[in-house]
Amino acid sequence: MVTTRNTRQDVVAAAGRLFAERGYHGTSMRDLGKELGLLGSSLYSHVESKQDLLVEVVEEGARLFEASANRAMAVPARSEDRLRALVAGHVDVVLDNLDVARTFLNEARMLDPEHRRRVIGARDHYEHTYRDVIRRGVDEGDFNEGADPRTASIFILSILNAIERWYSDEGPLDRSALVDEINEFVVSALR
Amino acid sequence: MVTTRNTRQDVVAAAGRLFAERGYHGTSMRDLGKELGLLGSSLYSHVESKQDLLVEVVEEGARLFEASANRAMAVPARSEDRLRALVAGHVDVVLDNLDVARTFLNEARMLDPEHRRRVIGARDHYEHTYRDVIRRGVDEGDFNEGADPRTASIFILSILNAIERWYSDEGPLDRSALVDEINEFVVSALR
DNA sequence: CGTTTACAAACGAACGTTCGTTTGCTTATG
DNA sequence: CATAAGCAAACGAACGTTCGTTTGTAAACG
Repeated sequence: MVTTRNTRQDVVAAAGRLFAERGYHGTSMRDLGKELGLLGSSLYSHVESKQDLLVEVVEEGARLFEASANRAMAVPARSEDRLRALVAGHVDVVLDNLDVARTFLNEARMLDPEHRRRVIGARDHYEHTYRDVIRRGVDEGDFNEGADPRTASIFILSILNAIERWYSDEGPLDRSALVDEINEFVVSALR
Repeated sequence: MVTTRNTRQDVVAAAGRLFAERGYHGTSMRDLGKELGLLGSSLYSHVESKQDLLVEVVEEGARLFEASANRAMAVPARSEDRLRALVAGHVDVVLDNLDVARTFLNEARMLDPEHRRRVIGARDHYEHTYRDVIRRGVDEGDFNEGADPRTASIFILSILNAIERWYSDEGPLDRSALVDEINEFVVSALR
């Protein structure tokens, strides 16, 4: 028997899992306890409140996406390749952290107003990275002049953020094929 | 004072509004009553259960999208114009029925398994309409041979289904400009 | 025409259950 | 042995729903 005690990280991870699956309001502290083999009340040894758990999961999501964008922008490259790197990074974040990403995308609106504002700010900042890359690509002649950077970035992120709703590892598309399909679609749309 | 009595339709409409705003599990029957100037208990004069309300709203969404697709396909046209009509119809359904569309898109997974299966079936059928139009467009040479109808239709629907998350009437884009932006993006991606 | 009958809509109280959370005690681990 | 983790029990509030009753209006009838 090697059953270890639970850590705060375990609780946060389980919360991400259930929030992603059933939604924040669809998950009770007792559900969450059961997931870890605990009573609901025992979670309060690790965490201050249920809302606290949501904050933790959503902010982890925000950090992951921001870090991914920074990595993609750190390498010198032309705009088209920057965009391709942004897309590949986004797909990695979503597929490597499905529960966190789903909670970030679907449950952030359940946050109290203050934290929600912060998350929306982070989301806007992330979107602006896409926007800037597209604008530069248009200026440099990589992309079509008719492309509006704002709507184009929204469309690209719409495709990326929907992945969690349909993609399965067991489907006909592996991860790199998925990235390629998205990038071909997006780059042809902009070119 | 011309305060009319509430009808079942009023209750369903208010439910759509609150389910869209706060989610199914984030809306209580008392919240819903307050929205109509009623007690929560009074809703049971109109409706059998809370789940019943969700079923009604979501199935209305399914009907609206299916009817829209049927209208777009009824007119003889080449594939590219069919696709443009599908997109325009989808945008109309979302913007003319924001609450229903949002509930359909985000809360359908809260349905009991039986109703959920039905809705997923309707969704699959709707997606296949897009897929078929794209495949025909490829066959007829309107669209690029490299375009995979399955992923392309998913990407297009990802863009369309995200509209409710960001679009505002008061933004810089009116409805027909939105439709044009999406259609240009999508058609260039496929061409 | 006035009165009774019928009915749908809403009320207000209460049902049993579940919610998030708190408290005090016990157990196990470092 | 000190401390962090977990249990058991309980809290008050909120949940979805049911109940018996009241209200206003519309239909049926003498």
